[in-house]
Amino acid sequence: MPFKKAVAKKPKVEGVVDEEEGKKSAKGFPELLRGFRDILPEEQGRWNLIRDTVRSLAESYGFDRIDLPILERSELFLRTIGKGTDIVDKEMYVFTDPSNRSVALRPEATASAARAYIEHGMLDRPQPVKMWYMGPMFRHDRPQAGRFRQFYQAGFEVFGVEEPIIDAQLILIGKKIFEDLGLDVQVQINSIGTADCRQTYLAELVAYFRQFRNKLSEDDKRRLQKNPLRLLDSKEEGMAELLAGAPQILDWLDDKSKEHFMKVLEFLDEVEVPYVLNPHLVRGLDYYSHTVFEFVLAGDTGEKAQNALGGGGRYDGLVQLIGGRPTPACGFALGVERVARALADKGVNPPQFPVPQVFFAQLGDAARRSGLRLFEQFRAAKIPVAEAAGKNALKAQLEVANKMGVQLTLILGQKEVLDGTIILRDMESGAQETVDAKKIVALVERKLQRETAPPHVGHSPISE
RNA sequence: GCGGCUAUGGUGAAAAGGUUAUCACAGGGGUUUGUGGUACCUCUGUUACGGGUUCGAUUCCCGUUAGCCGCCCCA
Repeated sequence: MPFKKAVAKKPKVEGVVDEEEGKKSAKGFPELLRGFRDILPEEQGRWNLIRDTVRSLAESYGFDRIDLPILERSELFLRTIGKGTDIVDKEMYVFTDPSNRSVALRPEATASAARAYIEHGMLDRPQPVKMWYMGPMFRHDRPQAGRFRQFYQAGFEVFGVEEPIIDAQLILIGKKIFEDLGLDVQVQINSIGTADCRQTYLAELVAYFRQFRNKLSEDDKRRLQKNPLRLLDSKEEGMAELLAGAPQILDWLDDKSKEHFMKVLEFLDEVEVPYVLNPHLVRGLDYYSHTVFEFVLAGDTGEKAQNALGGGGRYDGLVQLIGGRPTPACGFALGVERVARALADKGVNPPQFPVPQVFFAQLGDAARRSGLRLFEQFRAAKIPVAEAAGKNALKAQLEVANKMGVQLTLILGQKEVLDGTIILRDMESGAQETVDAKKIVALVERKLQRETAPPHVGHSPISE
């Protein structure tokens, strides 16, 4: 009974309710879990756009797709993300599986990518190894707009290159993705150096804030104890002044780190990616070193929550941390829901697939049968055709056609099947003509082109 | 995890401590047999869930759940 242990560990209310009411929620049926959501058909157009954009850029920059498991040993994340972090300490879905192993739903994928890199001996492949992924992540955080317990990330990781050019190229790719999506993002960048110089800096920072201890809020006092780096992006009252006088991490970087960072910035200048130096930018995962960056949605509400659409950085120590040979690496990830929301706010709402301009209406079984064949012909010609299977009355079918806003409707009845003809109706004018069924595909093709072609008369790649 | 706001049909809204809870839109079915964009009829809610106050609550109170906002944190 391995499950008993897990249940006993978490005597949460949900568990009790589940047992008593047979997994029913307040509504009387097993509804969505909090913080989880369905990505509905009407959102899929935007998601497709994001998926396609990410994929196409990944491919053009030579990244290979990798799919990583959703469940990993808890150990992987404890070691990499860090025990002191919120992600690990309070947001991870950890449980004991039926084989009595401690497993976790992945809160992010970089650790898995590094694990895969080691496990499949990718260090013996030509370096760098460049991979991208897209999939769900899980964090038991408090849900809010743009923040979910299951959310999707699209990520890019590069292993095996120390050169700062990779940092810059990754930032460039991220920037391009947003550009292609028509989103205006600001690149914020900082360097947190190596673990060593960070240590020295942290001591300095703590010493500085200790003098003002009585001025700090409870939250900030806690940060001072637990995670002093976080003081840098504290939004507490009065912190702005204190921060202005605080030591800056850039001044404490060793020469090598400094040089690395300068080069990243130079490369960014070279490819004309504007950036904002944000000395207060720190990231919540332990494994970062040197360059850290975020893509922040530009626009009116600069301080609005959840406006970071993506982020990443260098993690030279990660591979070694989980037991591989020391391997430099760098990467970033995008929050797909946040990107989708930004697109929605802009009114970007593409259809999930090309909207059919042709509707097929049939009357009777014979028509239905030959309609099946006709449908295939149109599919082969790559002309999407809509229909209303299940509606019998022509009137009802035309109603549907009208609602869909198609240009043309094909009407096939008993009589037409016998004659080998079909009626072609122009929905705008209502004009109808009876034509040879054999020529219908070509005819429709021509009619549709006349409606949509004019803009590009020049050299079409299809014209040959 | 902490604090605050909210919760009415698929969607957006309206209403009042008291008989059948309005309206618009969307959707399903129909107005008899082969023609749409304008009509008509009809259906779709135990007013989130549970409890309390009351003669009576959907309206007041409490709890739960969920969403949103702020914090924590992050994508």
